[in-house]
Amino acid sequence: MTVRLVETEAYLGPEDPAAHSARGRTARNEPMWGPPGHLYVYRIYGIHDCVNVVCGPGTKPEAVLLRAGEVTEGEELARRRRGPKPATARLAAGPGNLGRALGIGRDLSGADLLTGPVSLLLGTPPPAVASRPRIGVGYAGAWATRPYRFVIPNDPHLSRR
DNA sequence: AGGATGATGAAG
DNA sequence: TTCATCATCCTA
Repeated sequence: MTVRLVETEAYLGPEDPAAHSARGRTARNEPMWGPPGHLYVYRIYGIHDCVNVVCGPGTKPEAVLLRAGEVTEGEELARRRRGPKPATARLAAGPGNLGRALGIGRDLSGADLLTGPVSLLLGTPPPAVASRPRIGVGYAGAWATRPYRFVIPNDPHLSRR
């Protein structure tokens, strides 16, 4: 199953109050302190599993949250996991939905993107990328309005319509 | 506008 | 051991 990403958010590390790594190193966020190119998956609101890619440089605990995408392959499988209700374009619209559609749960937190069951592919660059404030981080003070959310403008697969 | 639903981290 | 807090989604 493949998703083409259309929306991501950057979480910059301990100095970023919205990043999980800002509250110190714990068993949950342990993968953030590891090498780049690994998954960090956590559960939010008791329901949704959110998928992050751990980034560099080095072992600085930064990560990128995968927020939305278009299912480009394996729609049958995605729909089996998401159920019959959502419109096709909404199968992976939103972090919880994307994790669910891809079948990525916390069991894959820490998995290596090079050798594990999940891979990150590089495609042709999008025609345009815009940046906006991140979603759901209003508590983060001045950092809440920084434009660390990256979207392909007007893409129908974004997390909100 | 609000409820679902449970792990996490900090406090007692 | 309890408690507040969530990087959300859906129905209404």
